[in-house]
Amino acid sequence: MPEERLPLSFYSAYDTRTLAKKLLGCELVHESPDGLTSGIIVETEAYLQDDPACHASFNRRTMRTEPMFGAAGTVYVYLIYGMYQCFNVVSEAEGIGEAVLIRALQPTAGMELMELRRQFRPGKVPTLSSAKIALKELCRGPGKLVRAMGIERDLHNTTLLTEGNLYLRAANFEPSDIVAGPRIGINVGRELPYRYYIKDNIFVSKG
DNA sequence: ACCAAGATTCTCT
DNA sequence: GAGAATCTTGGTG
Repeated sequence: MPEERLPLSFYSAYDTRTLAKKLLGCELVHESPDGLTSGIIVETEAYLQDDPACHASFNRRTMRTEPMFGAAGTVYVYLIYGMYQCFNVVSEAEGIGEAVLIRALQPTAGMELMELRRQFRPGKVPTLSSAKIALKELCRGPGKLVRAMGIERDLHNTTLLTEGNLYLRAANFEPSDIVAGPRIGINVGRELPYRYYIKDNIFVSKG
């Protein structure tokens, strides 16, 4: 399949919450030196500028959040709990600090490489019980998919739009049933229904 | 300078 | 289901 990288017009066509839904069904591709991995996005969360759970809310510009104010299609990667990282797609025009968190993928290529990356992370000794990771567990959660896809912090503040080796492909199907509900793992702003996922898809992290 | 909390995951019990 | 691992960020003194 040829590279059909989604252009800026896709990312800038929608507000953040609509984009979070439109990203469902799209394929995230990473062509790394170790090999190609890809997966269909099945779960996302929107983070808005008037949303207390958003790192960049209330126009708070810091070193970390600066990329969120960049152009749509910018990559925002951050460290969470000191040991995992989360991958976000920046949305909206420059100057507006909003983004979409990618929470789960349905793997489509490079599953062997995904499993290797998950098993042999730094500081972790593989045990017999962890020797095998089920297909549906490879990218089931924001920290897991970042590891499986080989997304590192050097991709922070890069773009999905041009010559990078990380990009999105358009969905080749229309997700039939999209569910909206409260976001996972947050306290402030938990009542906002900004989490979206494909109903009954077994690769979704919860629910 | 110190401290608490956080968009998580893994390992037991 | 509870607890740990681990470090950046932001608030307070």
